[in-house]
Amino acid sequence: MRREAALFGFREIATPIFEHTELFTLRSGPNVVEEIYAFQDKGGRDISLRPELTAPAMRFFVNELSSSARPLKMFYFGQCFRYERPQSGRFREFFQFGAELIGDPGPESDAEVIALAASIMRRIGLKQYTIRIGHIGVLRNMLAEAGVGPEAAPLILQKLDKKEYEEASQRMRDAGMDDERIGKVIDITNTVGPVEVLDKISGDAREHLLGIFRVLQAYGIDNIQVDLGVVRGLDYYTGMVFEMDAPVLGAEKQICGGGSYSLTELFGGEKTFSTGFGIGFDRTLLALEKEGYQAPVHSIDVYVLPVGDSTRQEAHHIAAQLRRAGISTDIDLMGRSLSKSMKYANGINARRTVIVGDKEMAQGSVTVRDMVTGEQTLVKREELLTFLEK
RNA sequence: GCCGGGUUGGGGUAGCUUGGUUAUCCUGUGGGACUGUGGAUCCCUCGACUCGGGUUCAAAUCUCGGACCCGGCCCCA
Repeated sequence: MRREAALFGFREIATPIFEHTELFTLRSGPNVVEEIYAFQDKGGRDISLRPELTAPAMRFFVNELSSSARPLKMFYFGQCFRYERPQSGRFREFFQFGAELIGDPGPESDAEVIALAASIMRRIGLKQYTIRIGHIGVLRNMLAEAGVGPEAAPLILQKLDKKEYEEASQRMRDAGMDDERIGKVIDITNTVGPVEVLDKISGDAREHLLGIFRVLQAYGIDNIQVDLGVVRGLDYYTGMVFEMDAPVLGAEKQICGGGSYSLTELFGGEKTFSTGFGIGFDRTLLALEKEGYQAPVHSIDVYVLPVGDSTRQEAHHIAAQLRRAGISTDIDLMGRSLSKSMKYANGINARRTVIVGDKEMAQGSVTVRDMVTGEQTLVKREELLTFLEK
């Protein structure tokens, strides 16, 4: 994931494990405290273990990076904490990987971020996942045009997001909407499918989404759908929103969520449009496991194996030389017998062993054993590095 | 906040219903057989009943309470 983000020109940041509680209530509302590890420190300050990383990342941006060149592209990977009842795919401590692109609201920036999220999934080898893209502006505009005030809209959107249509309809009626308009809103919520379904709407949101799809096409990303029902709860989302699901996971199947938003003004900075995503790292791992993913076996290039006490010093010289040269090297530290050391070298998947014994030293040489083929070569001490680098 | 299941060496487990001698097996650790050659085999070693109360001559086993873990709801930035 890190490598892919770096390939896209994002740079890694790291922020503190805890922050002022206010940072999170500013972003997500006062009620989130119930679901946060929030407490007072010895100085009586209200602090919290971070429940997510977007707010810390944006705080970091406002505090330290607000005058850097735009767009600013950063990513992060770290643990987060939520005080919730754990269940499958939901832990009180979990890892989040995410990226934020700061300073441009255009469709190409949105597409860049989605392309990164999708490329990460491709890179790590996840086979089954879907991407759904929506636009908050579509429903917001419809509600605004129907005369729904800014205080009623968020609740309606929330109900629509959960597909609780009866409640949503009731609230829309309460806000003075007629049945025809309500029906239209619900119809839009259920608009799911390929790009062509965008023909059902018009305006800026449509153009914006079409712009995103054009770029994604260039990446060959095709497991992607329009879903105008993706609303993603909170107010600070300003436009495009997207989610990724891994169907193998069942109830907790969302592995990634993101969109464009504006938070900096809440944290004392200038209003800045950003777009980003967060990947539920643990869930993604679970999904990979369910698909039969085999983690790569750890191995090491060379295991240096002194025979007897007289050669230990030289063995350390060799290990130091190989390590300086960038060859991953391990060495016997316990003074074990040749046989035991071989067994150990086998256990740590050493590709080759360098046997440093009196016999070899007498000729100014060492023995290099290929642990896969079993082939052994007597190599002059001064030619060892070149031999191993081949 | 509600509900269900669970907790035995480092990992995986048997034993619990029907209380009773040294708590089973696999794996792992360290050593040896084997200070000059790994993956095998054999031997030795290390290492556990979640905590507290109760019942009992006797508790891993029955009982009550707590902690923690797993899972299902609620919620999910």
